[in-house]
Parts: sequence; structure tokens; C-alpha cells
Amino acid sequence: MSQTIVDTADGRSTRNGERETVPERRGSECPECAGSIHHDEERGERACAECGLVIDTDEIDYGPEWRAFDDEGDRRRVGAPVTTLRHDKGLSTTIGWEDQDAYGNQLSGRKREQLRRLRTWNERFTSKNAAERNLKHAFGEIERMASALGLPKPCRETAGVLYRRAVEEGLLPGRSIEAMSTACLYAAARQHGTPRTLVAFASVSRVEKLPVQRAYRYLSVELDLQIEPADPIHYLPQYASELEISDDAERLAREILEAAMEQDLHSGRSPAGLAAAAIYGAARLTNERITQETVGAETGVSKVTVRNRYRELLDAYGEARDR
DNA sequence: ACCTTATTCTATCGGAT
DNA sequence: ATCCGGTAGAATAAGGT
Repeated sequence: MSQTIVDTADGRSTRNGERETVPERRGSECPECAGSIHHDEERGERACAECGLVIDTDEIDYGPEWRAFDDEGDRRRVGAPVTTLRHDKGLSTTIGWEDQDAYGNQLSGRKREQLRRLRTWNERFTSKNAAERNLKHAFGEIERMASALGLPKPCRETAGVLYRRAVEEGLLPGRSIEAMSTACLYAAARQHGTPRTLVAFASVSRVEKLPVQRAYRYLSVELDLQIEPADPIHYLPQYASELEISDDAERLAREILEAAMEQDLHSGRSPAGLAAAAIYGAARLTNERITQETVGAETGVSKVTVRNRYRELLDAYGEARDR
């Protein structure tokens, strides 16, 4: 009864987790001293310019990273962009399998022999040990799941960074690669404001929900991840498009959620449930025919929860309207 | 590892449109 | 006939001992 935990596995905020104690990730003010946030591109950190409080680390640099070595001044880096999602960061050479030269001519037997040996050794060097192969495996899984869930690239990259850190911290032994990579992607998705429910992750992962959850918990404790409770508003766009709701209704749902959050209705509730209920309530207010059943089915929330929440939400919204 | 508490889920039924 | 709303009891999640 002392600590404020804001990092619940299903993304809801806790009862005593007052919002103002939660570090604002995307805001421009320091939660400690209200100073402005400074971006340290070199170190990938965001820190307060006044008091030096580091807001978060290991941000992805989205900008081009090209540097020229010819003369001074122009610092662009050259080459394929470095990506964390290749076990070798995309920097190794691959030798093609074709027994042809660059012009498509057949090679002599002698050359072919030489190439085969080269390939063999190249393989040995590029995936030289088990750890590297594990990374390969994990990043493959991250890519697969991310595209199944429609998660954007920066999010995948973050997941890759998290996974790499997890390996470096020695969190892997005793845990499956599948579970840990799923957990990393889950964490990354929430950090990027494109959350998906744990259930959604479990459905695209090769492992069950429980190990994923355990891995996530372990990960967030060990890496000291500061992840805010998921914002129900972030679920709106995906739900709205799945349910084919009008833009007007989606906007309305957003307003409803904002009103509800003013009144702390979201505390302790599942963000996905709130979002589903807001969609349903908004559709009802704009006279769009949609049943609690379909909303529940598409969002993975039971219809009981949809109706319990949507009543509350509309009450809160009406009250906010009256003032 | 077990216990407590709040929330959500499953199943079910009566009533409304 | 389908949708809504309410309810009981099981299940789950998170925190604490």
C-alpha cells in the first residue's frame, strides 16, 4: 500500500495509480519540475532540461543515419540502414546460391567449388553461435506477429531493442524465445501508443497467454520499463475500422472517453473494454445500428462488460456536456 | 506459494422493440 | 425474433503476506 504500480500486464491503471504520478511520455513537460523535455539524439534519451530527469531511454532514431567520410561537415552515413531486426543488424554479406556471375554466365567447376566453400564459411561466421541464432529466431517471430497485428515498423524496432537488452541482461535462460519475443513486442506496442490486448498477442503467438504474461512481467521489472497504463483512446481507430463505424461516431467515442477519464472512470478498468463501450455508446448516439454482441465479438470484450461500461460512459459524458 | 479484492466472463432469463 | 439489461457464480488479474 505504498508503491504506485502503473505497469499492469493488461494495461489497466490501478486504483491508487493517480495519473499525475505517471511520467508523461509524449508530453513536453518534465513530471518533476515542469521544465521542458530535451531530446538527446546521440544517446537516444529524452531528459528534462531543468533537472536532468531521464524520461526514457533507448528511443529509436527515426532519422536517416548517413555519414560521408570524404570531407568535413557533412555527416551522413552511407550504406543500408542499420536495423535492429537482423541478428547482425543487417550488416553481414550474403552469398547468393546461384552458380552464376554477375552477368548471369555459368561459372566453371573450379569457381563453383570455391563458392561453395565460401558459402559454408560465410554461414559459419554470420550465424556463428547459438545466441545469434536465437536472435534470428526471435526477430523472425517479432516480424511475423507484428505484421499479423498491423504494428508499424518503429514498434518492431523497439521490440528488437528490448529483446536484445533482455538477452544481454540474461533474462532468457528458463524462458522460451517465443514468450519473450511476444512480451517484447507487447511492451513495444504499448510504448508506441499502438496497444493490442494480451489476448490478441496470444492468438498470433505460438505460446499461450500465461507464459507471455510472465515474461512481460519479468521483462518490465528487470529492465525497469516505465510503461504507462494503456490509453483506451488508442484502441479506437482499430476497433472503429473493424466495426465499420463512421468517422463522426469515432470522434464522438473519443470525446466520451476523454470525459470519462476526467472523472477517473477508467481507473482499474480494462482499456479495451472502455474503448469497446465508447464505440458502442457513440454508435448508439449517432443512430448507427450495431449490437453489443458484434462489438464484443470484434473487440474481444464480453457484451456484459460493453453494457456495464457504456452506461457509465454515457452518464459521465452527459454530465460533462451539461457543464 | 497462498490469500484477498476488484473486475471481467460465461450462462441464463425476462422484458422491450 | 432479435436485442437489451440484469444477475449469479466462475474465472482472472494484481497486490500483499
